[in-house]
Amino acid sequence: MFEEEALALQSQIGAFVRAFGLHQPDRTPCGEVVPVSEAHAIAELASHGALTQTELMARLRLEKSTVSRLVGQLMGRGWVQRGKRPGDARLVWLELSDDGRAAAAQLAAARAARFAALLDNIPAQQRPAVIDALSLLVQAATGPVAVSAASGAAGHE
Amino acid sequence: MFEEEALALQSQIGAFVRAFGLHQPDRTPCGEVVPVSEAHAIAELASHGALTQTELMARLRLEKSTVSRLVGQLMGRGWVQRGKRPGDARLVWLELSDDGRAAAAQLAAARAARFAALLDNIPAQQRPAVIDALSLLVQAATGPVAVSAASGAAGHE
DNA sequence: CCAAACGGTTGTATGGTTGAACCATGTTCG
DNA sequence: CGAACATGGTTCAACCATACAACCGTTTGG
Repeated sequence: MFEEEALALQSQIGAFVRAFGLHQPDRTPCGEVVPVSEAHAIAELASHGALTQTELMARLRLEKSTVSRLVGQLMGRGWVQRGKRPGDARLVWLELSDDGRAAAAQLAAARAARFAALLDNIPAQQRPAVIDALSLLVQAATGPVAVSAASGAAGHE
Repeated sequence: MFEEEALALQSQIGAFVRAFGLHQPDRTPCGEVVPVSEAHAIAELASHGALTQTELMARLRLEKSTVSRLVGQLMGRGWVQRGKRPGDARLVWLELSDDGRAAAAQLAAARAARFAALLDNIPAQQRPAVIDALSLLVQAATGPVAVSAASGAAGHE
């Protein structure tokens, strides 16, 4: 019934992903020296505050081993500190350092600039509609669909 | 002026990418055995017909070395044939095999199913608006912004 | 008290992307 | 015409991203 719409949507998103340069994991077009995953991670830590590694894992939708390594890299940059919480000795408590916070802010600014440039190419009248649409899409993806997809429903990327 | 909108948009897209599972290059949630890049490539070949490797490179926004290896993998699967065109002996002419066409069709169906599930989570009235918004976004990304970003304007992923 | 569950770490394998060096083929121009 | 240059591809080395499995220390529950 909605097959045509679905087809259109998938090709749109595919096109957007490629056009926007959502490949090249290491390369940062704006000259920022931060790999994509690390950027996601510190953005999450900056916006939410200190987190357990498992919580970060859930937020980034990654495996714990991946997160462990990722955090190691961030520590190497001096952006995050691994600590212990009194309650449970197993937990690793992640906290951004001042440098980490600064880096997160800088990245947020760079991203905002790029998205602002993107918005410049969209008629002003349409912008709120685009943002609303994105919101809907995110809600749809984070809702039941994400769960069923995670357990192996359909779709390949 | 649009900073708030830009901020909202960037976080929306980031959230969508993660929620939708646009990581894991190899893993295919629907059980399809096709890595993401290869899926993009055969989708492009299927939708556009035979292409030169350079043309495919432009469409996928990848480096020629990446495309070369990618095509090699597709050949290994027997999905694409490398040929020569009479005009210029340097060009590699790419054509999907029957198997490749079948694989592309199967992937398209799987993607359509997943996107249909996504659309199910969006009120029917909103769906056309969402698709239109995506269209605008893609146009904005494929236009001047993409160029300026590629030459180092802003944005980090 | 011991077994099962939980949170993390490390090892191994796969996949993706780039940039540089290189080769073969075309093109331009003195 | 032939030398310089441009173009399309390939190969190689380096790096990043992710998952799964095996393992260790801690906590919890019977």
